[in-house]
Amino acid sequence: MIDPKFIIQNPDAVKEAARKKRISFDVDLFIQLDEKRRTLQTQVDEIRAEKNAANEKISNLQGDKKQQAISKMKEKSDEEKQATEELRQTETEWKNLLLTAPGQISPDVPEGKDDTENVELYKVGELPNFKFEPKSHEELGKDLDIIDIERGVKIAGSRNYFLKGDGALLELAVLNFTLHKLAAKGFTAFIPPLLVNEDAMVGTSYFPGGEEQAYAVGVMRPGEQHLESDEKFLIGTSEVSVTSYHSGEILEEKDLPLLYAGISACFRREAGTYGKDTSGLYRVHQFQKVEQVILCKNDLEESTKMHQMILKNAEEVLQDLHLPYRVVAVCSGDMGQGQYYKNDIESWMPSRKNYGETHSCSTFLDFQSRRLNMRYKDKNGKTQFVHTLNNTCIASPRVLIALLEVHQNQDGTITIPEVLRPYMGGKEKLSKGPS
RNA sequence: GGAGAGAUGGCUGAGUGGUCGAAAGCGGCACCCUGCUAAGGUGUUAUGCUGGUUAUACCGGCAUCGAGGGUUCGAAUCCCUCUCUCUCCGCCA
Repeated sequence: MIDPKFIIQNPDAVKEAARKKRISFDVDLFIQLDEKRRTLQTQVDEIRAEKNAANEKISNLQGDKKQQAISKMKEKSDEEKQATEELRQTETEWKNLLLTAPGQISPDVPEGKDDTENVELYKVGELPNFKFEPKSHEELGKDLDIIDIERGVKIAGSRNYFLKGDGALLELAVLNFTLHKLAAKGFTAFIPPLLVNEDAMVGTSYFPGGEEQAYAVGVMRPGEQHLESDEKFLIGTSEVSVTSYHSGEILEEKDLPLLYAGISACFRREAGTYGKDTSGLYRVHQFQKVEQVILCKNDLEESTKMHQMILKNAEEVLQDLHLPYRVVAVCSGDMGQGQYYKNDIESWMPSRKNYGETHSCSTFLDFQSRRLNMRYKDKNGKTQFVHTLNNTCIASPRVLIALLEVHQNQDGTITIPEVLRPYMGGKEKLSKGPS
């Protein structure tokens, strides 16, 4: 969330951010609520101050005088109860509204309505020029018996799949290679909880708003027809767990920036995407991802530097894998509520005859850290909210689409990029037969 | 799953209805003293909201002793619910 004072002091900037991001947020209503909240708070405080003063006297009184004073205070107490109730309601309303306020938006963000208006910044790598009719990853996966979508659907429903044999090994190779690369760059690797509580979802700003994209976990009681909620949620990205790692803590400036790399399975309901990307591994309910998470000091210059750094890390991985890609500036309408600036990396996917999103790099400023109450003591001893950033470093199986399709050969084999071979037992090619 | 114990400031740990935002110790910070210096002394040391004011200085009010409710004129202290931690038993990759 943003600083409530910022909304009061810069209503126009907030209105502008909401307009650009196509988020509905009633600034005027918020200001009204804030005034109401403060007035009520003052009232309650005054009543309490009166009571506190009187109570101090009561403890020294005796007999009748004491009884008189006590009965008088009874009335005050009722008065306080009423005022407190009203304050509580207003505060809840205020808080709920505040959670929906848009974060600040960088002046560098292109304005646009959705992902069709993202702006390409640059391209890297040469597109493959096949001398034969290239196959899609689905065909390749089937022919090589390394991807089994049919059986995935049979046992888990649509958008599910098995990776099998070399397919399974290849995914682990890609993840392993990436995680080791980040570790070598000073990142701390994390295997985080996949199930988190609601606070982590709200803290990273997936809730409120993203509830229907997350799987809620429940328990089935014997004899019951329905799940009973256990109030845990499956993460859609390790960003949720890893960014929340230091929630509620006060860090030291000398320890910043913290460079974290989470590796985890990710779960997404993909509600509202019926009919979109229905075939293959592009849009699935479960995938694995190595995610970079940065906590740095509250300084725009610093977080801009970090943004560039984690963007480059992801680009390096794609270059190592010899995959052509492009980097786009995500437009305002395609940005999340809390994101200040965002780049996507899109990898070339021959079967789509287009680039497809494989990475997403976001700077949040203090939007998440305010929700997570995650701060640090700066040089002057003042507590500040950290800045948070995150970027995909690799996400599979989506990246396998590019990997299999780009590196396929006429004979139906796949050339494994050199950097992955150590993680594949030295194998240079994927071909038919047992792995 | 069964039985029990517990949750207090950066840490350890007192505190069972009013003078407790909270003893004491440790740690941190500031200053002072001292030729036996990994010592001694003094002071200081939580956070949030809010008002005086436009301000990270100052002064005041309010809140916060795991969270949320309740009893009471008054709650760290009594009651209820929840969360978490620990011990024992059971189960278990």
